[in-house]
Amino acid sequence: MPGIRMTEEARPPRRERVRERQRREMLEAALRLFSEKGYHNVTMHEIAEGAEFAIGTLYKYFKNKEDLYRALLLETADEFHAGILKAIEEKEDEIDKFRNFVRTKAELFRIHLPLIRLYFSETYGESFNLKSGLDSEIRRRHDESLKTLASVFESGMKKRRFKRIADPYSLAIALDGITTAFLFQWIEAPECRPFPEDPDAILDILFKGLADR
Amino acid sequence: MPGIRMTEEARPPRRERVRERQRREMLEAALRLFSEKGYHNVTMHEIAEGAEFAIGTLYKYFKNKEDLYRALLLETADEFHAGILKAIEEKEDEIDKFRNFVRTKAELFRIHLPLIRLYFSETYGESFNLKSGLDSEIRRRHDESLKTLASVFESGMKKRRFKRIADPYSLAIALDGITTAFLFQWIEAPECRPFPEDPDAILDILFKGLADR
Amino acid sequence: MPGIRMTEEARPPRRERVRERQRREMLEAALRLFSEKGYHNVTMHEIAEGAEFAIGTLYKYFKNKEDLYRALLLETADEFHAGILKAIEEKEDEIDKFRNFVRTKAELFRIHLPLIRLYFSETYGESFNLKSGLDSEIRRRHDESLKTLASVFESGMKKRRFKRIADPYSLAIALDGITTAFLFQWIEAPECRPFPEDPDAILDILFKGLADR
Amino acid sequence: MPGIRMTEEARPPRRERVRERQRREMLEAALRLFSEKGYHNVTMHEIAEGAEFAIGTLYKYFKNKEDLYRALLLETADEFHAGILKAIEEKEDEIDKFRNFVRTKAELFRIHLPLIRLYFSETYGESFNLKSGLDSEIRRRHDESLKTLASVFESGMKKRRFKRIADPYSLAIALDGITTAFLFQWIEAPECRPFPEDPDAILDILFKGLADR
DNA sequence: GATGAATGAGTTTTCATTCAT
DNA sequence: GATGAATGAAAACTCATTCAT
Repeated sequence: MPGIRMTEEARPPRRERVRERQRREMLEAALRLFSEKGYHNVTMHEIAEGAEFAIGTLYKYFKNKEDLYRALLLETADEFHAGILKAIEEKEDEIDKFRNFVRTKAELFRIHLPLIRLYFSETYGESFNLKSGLDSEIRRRHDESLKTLASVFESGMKKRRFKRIADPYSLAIALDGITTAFLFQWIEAPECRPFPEDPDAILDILFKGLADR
Repeated sequence: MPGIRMTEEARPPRRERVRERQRREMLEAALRLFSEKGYHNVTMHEIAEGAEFAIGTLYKYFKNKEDLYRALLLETADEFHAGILKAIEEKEDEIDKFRNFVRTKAELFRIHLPLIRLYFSETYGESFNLKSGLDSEIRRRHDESLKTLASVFESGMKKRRFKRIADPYSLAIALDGITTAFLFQWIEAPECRPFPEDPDAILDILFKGLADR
Repeated sequence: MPGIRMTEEARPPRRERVRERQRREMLEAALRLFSEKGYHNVTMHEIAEGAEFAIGTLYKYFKNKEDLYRALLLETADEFHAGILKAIEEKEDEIDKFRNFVRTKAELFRIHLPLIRLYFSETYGESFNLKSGLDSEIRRRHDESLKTLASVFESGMKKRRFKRIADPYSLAIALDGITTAFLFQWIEAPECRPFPEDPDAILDILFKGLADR
Repeated sequence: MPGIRMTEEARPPRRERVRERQRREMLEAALRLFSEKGYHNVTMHEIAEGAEFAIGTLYKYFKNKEDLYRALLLETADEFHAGILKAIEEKEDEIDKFRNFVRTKAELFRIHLPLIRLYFSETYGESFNLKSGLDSEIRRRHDESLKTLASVFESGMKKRRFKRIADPYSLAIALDGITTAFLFQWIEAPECRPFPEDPDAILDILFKGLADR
């Protein structure tokens, strides 16, 4: 009877899909609550309730609160960094790569704003294990972006498009730092200034040079 | 009996001094513990013990744990910002002002590193009151520095020393952002790179311009 | 269709046999786990897993954890006591009955050691119901053995083989107590002393008398 | 001022006495509840409530439930064994030593009945640490009693008061085992038979010998 | 004014049991 | 009839805060 077989064969993928959906719902509820109230001020019960599951079900998916938090942060960090790397790589021209980096970083900031806030607020302290474990994972990703940016500076210098005013890695730090500074400015007072979508305004600061010769 | 009078008259100032010293000891113990273990992983008992006072005495000075944390952060933020403003103002020449800003910010970062870590790790979340209350206080100070920096850019532009490649406030954000980025880089891997004391390396990035005409 | 009928008629016995085998597997897994970790430290999930059944199936056989524990203990107690009674009854001579009692009790101790340990460790407490219910059942069996032993003393006394140094039931208690004491000694430090298989050594203590006339 | 001094000097002992009294009250409440319902069926909250303290206070005295249980058992075991040893040692004559041993053991059984029940019911399982740790401590005390008894048998044999029907340690096990068997008999059905205070009835079984020559 | 013992609300986590598939 | 995902009551333990001495 093919009907039965099909059902049986189809089962694992469906189970899998249900599991994945439920997991997402839990992570979403957790993120919502964490960003509202901070990691330590959210109870596992609240998360379960927020995701509309029983507390026991929550613990079936994440073996404890820390594990849930880790999953939340790392999975988003992955998405964030994949986006950054893709943005740099998908353009040919160096300037375009920078433009796309700034624009995409801004967009990813906007999308993941709650989690970015959470990261800057709660990473530290949470017992050394969590901190160093998590931080080093995330830092590794960040450093990878910086190195990718640095290689773009390097390649632009080789082609004589950019002056060698500093070593490429420092320039990567600078570009990343300026971008972050503007984005935080926006985060902290989003009503005061428009979301800085225009990468050229940011890039100009690096490219034009203040010195008036 | 004059003895008694003298004691009584002398009391307020001495009392005051003793109180102040004890308060400091408590805040220092708290900072030490907070930066070791994170705000939520330190108990009021530990702080009291660390400062060598009874728990009740601690509560005589700070009405609760949050109040203690607030005091710790705000008082250090004050000191930090006073230092930044003084650094900018104590020089005449615009470039010297920037140089001094970078050098002093680096020095203050070094001195207050534990607390800066704490700020970036624990500020947020702590229930709305704390977050917004504290953050806005600290942001106000930060914004004051940015405006002071902006006024230096403005004055340099008026004197035609700097090109008007962007509005002064944006340049202030950029300078501050680059500096912070380098300092964080140092914080996160202090062994890899030397402490960036040389302001010129940082300023060059802003001043020289990458574009190769 | 006779095939179906046959199947249906054949079913009960086979069903029964399958059920019985599965039940045994569950009880065996439970005993293994209980003796390793203690009643309260074993979960129904572990038992189900150990017996390689789904948790739901386990509950088809035993209506709850207590019921499973009860079944385990009572069924073994039955086996134990049947063994003891048979050992006494299968010999003719009184002394042989005692010898066989001691030897068999030792053997049953060895075989059922895990469960005996479990009984002495977990019987009590388990809420009044379990305690009194279970204990009284087991005590009833124990008392039956004592009475059987007592009747052997009685018969030996009537035949003038034994002196009437105490009432038969007290002597039964004494014989049982000495045997148990030696067996526990062996349980608790099995490496120190050999397993006391020789009933005569034990019986001598009762029979020879210490008093040196 | 001697008044003040005295108060200050007197303080530690009083504090100490209060602590000790409170500790006792907690242990008593715990014993009461444990023997009513079994270790695992009593919550720390119930113990706290039973002792009329807040849960936090209970945890000031015992760092966790296991610690409380350990303290309860070990402290009573000490008292029990000190009593047994004293009973044997305080008499001169060997037979008197045995009489006093039986009588005192019975008395200590009566006094510590709840705890003895608890010991036989809950020792095992409770995670290996507890079991082996506790058990070995208690076994050590038990073995000391057995050795003391054995030395009395030995000395009686040397003086030709007792026949050498078995090695002294085995006789010690036998005497202890008979006594325990009678006491358990009484424990399990206290209404059926009187509390066996008469040591001679028990000793006769060992001394007179059943064999009818 | 200092002290620190006592408090108890609140948190994480476990696990026996049910019931839709 | 078997399955195992989901449930949620209940337990151990912590720690900010109070207040009698």
